Amino acid sequence: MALHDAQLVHQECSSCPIRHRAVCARCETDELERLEQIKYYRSYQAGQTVIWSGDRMDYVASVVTGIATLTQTMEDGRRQMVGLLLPSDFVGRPGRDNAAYDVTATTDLVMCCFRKKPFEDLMLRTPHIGQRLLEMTLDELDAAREWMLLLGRKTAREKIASLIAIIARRDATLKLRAAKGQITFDLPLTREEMADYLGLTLETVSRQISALRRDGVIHLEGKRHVTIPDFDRLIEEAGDDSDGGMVS
Amino acid sequence: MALHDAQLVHQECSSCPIRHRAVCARCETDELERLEQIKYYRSYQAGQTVIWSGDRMDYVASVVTGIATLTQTMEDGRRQMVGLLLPSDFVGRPGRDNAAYDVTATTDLVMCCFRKKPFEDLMLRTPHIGQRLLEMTLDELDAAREWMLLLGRKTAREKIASLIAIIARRDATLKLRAAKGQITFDLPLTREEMADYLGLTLETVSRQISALRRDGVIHLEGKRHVTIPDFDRLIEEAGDDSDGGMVS
DNA sequence: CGTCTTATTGACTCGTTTCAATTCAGGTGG
DNA sequence: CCACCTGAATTGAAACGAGTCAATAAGACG
Repeated sequence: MALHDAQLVHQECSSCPIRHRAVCARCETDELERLEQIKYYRSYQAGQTVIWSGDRMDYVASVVTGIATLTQTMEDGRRQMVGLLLPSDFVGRPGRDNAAYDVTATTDLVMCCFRKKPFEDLMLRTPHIGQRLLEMTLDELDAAREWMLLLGRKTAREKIASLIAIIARRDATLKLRAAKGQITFDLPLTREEMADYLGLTLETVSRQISALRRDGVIHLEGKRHVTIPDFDRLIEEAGDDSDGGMVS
Repeated sequence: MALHDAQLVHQECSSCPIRHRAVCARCETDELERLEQIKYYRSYQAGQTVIWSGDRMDYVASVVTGIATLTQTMEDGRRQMVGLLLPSDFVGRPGRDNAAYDVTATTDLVMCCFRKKPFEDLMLRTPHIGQRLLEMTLDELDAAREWMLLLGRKTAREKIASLIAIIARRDATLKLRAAKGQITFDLPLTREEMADYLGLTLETVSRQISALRRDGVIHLEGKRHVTIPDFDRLIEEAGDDSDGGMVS
């Protein structure tokens, strides 16, 4: 409610929560200053569409707080999520004028935006930005390939277990805790969004969550709050080899 | 047979068939000379494994001629292809020591290899390499996301139609012909490899190819040679919006 | 001409989807 | 404070698409 208009937030890069993970992570203080000059913030409330696929997009951005999704839609309405953006993740593509996917805020969202042209210019003069962006893009490509295995070959039950494990890990990373022992967190997605992530229907998602709960793999309080009594058991249900994509 | 040992092929970068599409595409002649000093060629015959997931990989490479695949395998043997590498595509990840996927030559294959350490050093001194690699990685990420839509939401028939359209387009790009009107090419993949690409079984692939042939969407001579009488019809069957990922 | 691999086809099974009916939780206003 | 309303989630029953298992066919090769 308080954030439905843009540009209400502002802060210094030096105290930014994503300072050391985002596209600016490798920048020296002088490079940061130049970025600081061209940046501005935008806020969206949960549920708002940030941009539609095909729309002109004259900026790129980092997610500062909150969660956003990238989705593709077919003419008949079938939807597939193709990206889940957490704090520090990058949105948009330098050198591209139009958005390739729908971007939606699933929680209240704050983004740190850079107008595309100045950002591209700065990239040419500041190798550290391009280097970090390459690293992040390669990470995303790895994640996408893990996701392809899930979509192409896993059963509904394994898909759900995998998603819960992914969220648990990311949550642990953000909170800087190890993803072992008793773990507790909130699902940031509705059943329908999970279905879009997993290539399932929301009914199947609901059924499989119920099944995992019945089997004691997860505990649920309300619809969103999850506790995982045994993380290894969850990983086993996900069908992953145990390392689980903890890419160095 | 003639190519089962490495280093049998060698040529100058200036006359290289992938000179203007690979990681080296943006390099000036002096930059190219430095690359030339650290490169070497490797050849594999069709069916050979280039590298196993998890193996140490002390080089990165470009595909010069032939086709390779990236696949992931679960413990119980389920396989999902996660990359289809054509001439000019890049293999390996700077900054990573072990292969993340199985790499297999599906046709006879020639790769232009760079030992990882010297390549990384050169990358730091040569922004053009990193810039091109970023561009290529972003393209791959887009392709992966298109692929995710296919895996998550398309029917078996749509998957087959999509794959044939993708191959037709790539074939047209390599031959520098427009992908319109009467199109003819060979499928570079076996039914099983197509199944691994599409998240299907080989039986379903076979059935759907037969169905598309019965319905006149494609013509088949032998098992591999395909003719497409009406490309728009094929695209329609693929369920894509007509632009079909011809991303600028 | 047999052998081996690759591909096709059929019959049946099973997992996920579809369609429909409740249930649940949160917020609003009487 | 409770009744009501709304959107989200759960659950059930039936339909359907893709998988499984098995038999046969078609090439490729020695």
